[in-house]
Amino acid sequence: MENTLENLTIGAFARAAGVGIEAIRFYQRKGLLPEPARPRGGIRRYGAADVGRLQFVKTAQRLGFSLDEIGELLRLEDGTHCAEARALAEHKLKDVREKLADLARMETALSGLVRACRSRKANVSCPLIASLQEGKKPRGKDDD
Amino acid sequence: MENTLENLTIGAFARAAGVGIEAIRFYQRKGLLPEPARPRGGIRRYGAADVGRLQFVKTAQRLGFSLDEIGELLRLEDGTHCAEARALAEHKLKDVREKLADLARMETALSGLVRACRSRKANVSCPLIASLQEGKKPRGKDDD
DNA sequence: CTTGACTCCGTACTTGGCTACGGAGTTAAC
DNA sequence: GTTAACTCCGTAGCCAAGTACGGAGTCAAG
Ligand SMILES: [Zn+2]
Ligand SMILES: [Zn+2]
Ligand SMILES: [Zn+2]
Ligand SMILES: [Zn+2]
Repeated sequence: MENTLENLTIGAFARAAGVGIEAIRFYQRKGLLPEPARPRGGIRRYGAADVGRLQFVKTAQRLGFSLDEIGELLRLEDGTHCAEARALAEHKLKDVREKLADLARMETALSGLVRACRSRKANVSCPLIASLQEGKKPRGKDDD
Repeated sequence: MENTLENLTIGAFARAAGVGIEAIRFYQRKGLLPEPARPRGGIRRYGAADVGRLQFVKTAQRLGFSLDEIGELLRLEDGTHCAEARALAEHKLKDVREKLADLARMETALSGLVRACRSRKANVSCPLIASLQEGKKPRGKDDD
């Protein structure tokens, strides 16, 4: 049987989407992808609609949504729930900005340590290690 | 027996450092904290040196180092291995900057989607959902 | 000398997102 | 009509950084 875009086996489907077969089965168990009916005892086939849905999942994942959150997004797939979708995205955006701020603080602290270490002149002890020993606290917690 | 700063039980030690008792035992198993000898069959005691070492661990953790990496840092604790310590920190700094760039891309994409969604005028369908359905790809991989 | 808080220790469980395994059954090609 | 590749399915394992549990031992106070 040929593998047209409307008649994919799970392997071809996985390759088409750039994920592993096991990942697809995992998404099915999670309810993110439908489990297509199996014609006469045998093997499931996938079509362009499935590819689209999987792309939805992967794109949302790249934006930082968890699989559970993607499940929520998928329930809004008909596009008639603008407010709910936006609320999810705004919440996620807030999370992303918090992580961004945390990482920016780490970047500042780390680059400071590296600079200090690099410019150590006659110092006996590595200033990087020394400052870890002093145990100073960067700020920032997730209140989520 | 009183709990002075040189005679802490594990519970007082944990509270002093703001971590859980189980976390301390976990760090001991990982080799990040020494397991103090137990006087006459009984209970371990911790002192200021242990508090310092635990602060080292926690500070490094806030900077993004994993527990394994912190183990490496601790082996350089005498401060005489500047180059090694700096290499670790520079590598971590690179990781942090990569994550930062990833998150910045997510921030851009997400805030764009939210803005589009918010400014939807007579559109039938939510542009946020619609653009997930189209499945566009943000860039960025960890080559580490 | 009993009570109650604390400690010790090994083991198992958690979360998230998969990946691996193994023994079926099915399909396609030759 | 055999063979090779593929699929199905449940279950188990992986990673990090802990958390939870439970029975036994220890300690200090009353
Ligand atoms: Zn959140
Ligand atoms: Zn140094
Ligand atoms: Zn790295
Ligand atoms: Zn919308």
